[in-house]
Amino acid sequence: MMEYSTWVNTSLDLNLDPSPQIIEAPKSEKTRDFEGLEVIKGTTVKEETMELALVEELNRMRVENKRLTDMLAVLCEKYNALFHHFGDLKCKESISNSSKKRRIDSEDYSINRISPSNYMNGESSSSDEESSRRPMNHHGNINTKVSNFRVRTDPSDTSLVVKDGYQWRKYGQKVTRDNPSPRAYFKCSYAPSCPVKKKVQRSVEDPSILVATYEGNHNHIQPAASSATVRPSTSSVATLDLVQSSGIKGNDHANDKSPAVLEGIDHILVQKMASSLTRDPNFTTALAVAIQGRFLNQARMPINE
DNA sequence: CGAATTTGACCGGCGC
DNA sequence: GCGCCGGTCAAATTCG
Repeated sequence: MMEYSTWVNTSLDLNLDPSPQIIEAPKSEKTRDFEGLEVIKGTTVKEETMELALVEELNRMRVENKRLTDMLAVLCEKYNALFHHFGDLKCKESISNSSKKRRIDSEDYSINRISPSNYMNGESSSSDEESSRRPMNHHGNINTKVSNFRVRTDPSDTSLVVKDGYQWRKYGQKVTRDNPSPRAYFKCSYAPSCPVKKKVQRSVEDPSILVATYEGNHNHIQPAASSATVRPSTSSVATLDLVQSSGIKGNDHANDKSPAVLEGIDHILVQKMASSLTRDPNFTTALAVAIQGRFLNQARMPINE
């Protein structure tokens, strides 16, 4: 996977500091001066000079803005191309590897979406291959989206709680055949209006990793983060570690930073950072000060549109 | 006392 | 048809 930084210079120089530039007043200005008005004339020339400098600065920023917009468009284009290419490769791989497995197994992590983002935002971003793996729900529909993500926790912790911003009600626990650690079954606490379910089980290969499998899309907004976990006093907090997919059943994708994986990482990062930052009063204060500073700066600049 | 969790029983799909 | 297995239900239990 190509590093973004190798083909896009992300060091933005927006030149937002409107430090005054020293520009010599045009000589012709003096020819229009009236005698005996030196102070007033001086002020007028200074204002016009300032205005010219600001217009020039504005034009420069417009050009810079356009350049960055174009760069972003190219970036998105290349990202989409890679994403589709990855989807095609996965599709071909799944066809060639199609086994005689009797039914879709939700623990087949060959498409290891490590992010719950796709069900969190309710948007479908799945590939055709992923949808082909989608198990039928109890109504026989295949609209249920399945996605996985992994978190690193203390191996001695048996609570099987994964903090993801939603409230869950545990309705069952089973020991499965292929894994000595039990699998916990959760329903969204908004059920039955919200059909989302999740299964949480420790990885066979790495007991420090919890694997959460989500089915369905939430049809409601994410509850407040402070109440994200039922019974916080008895549950341990799973720390999001952005563990790379290592392939539970022999597929080694440890270094496979596919677009889908990157997308998942982005979503997790953004959501985690946003929620933690917005809850931090220091951040709120700092943000307010920064915005205030920008407003004050802009108030000193003439509006030139 | 209400809400959440636990856990054994039950159900349905699938392979033999 | 039988047994295995994963998933779900619901009564009992636990917790705040």
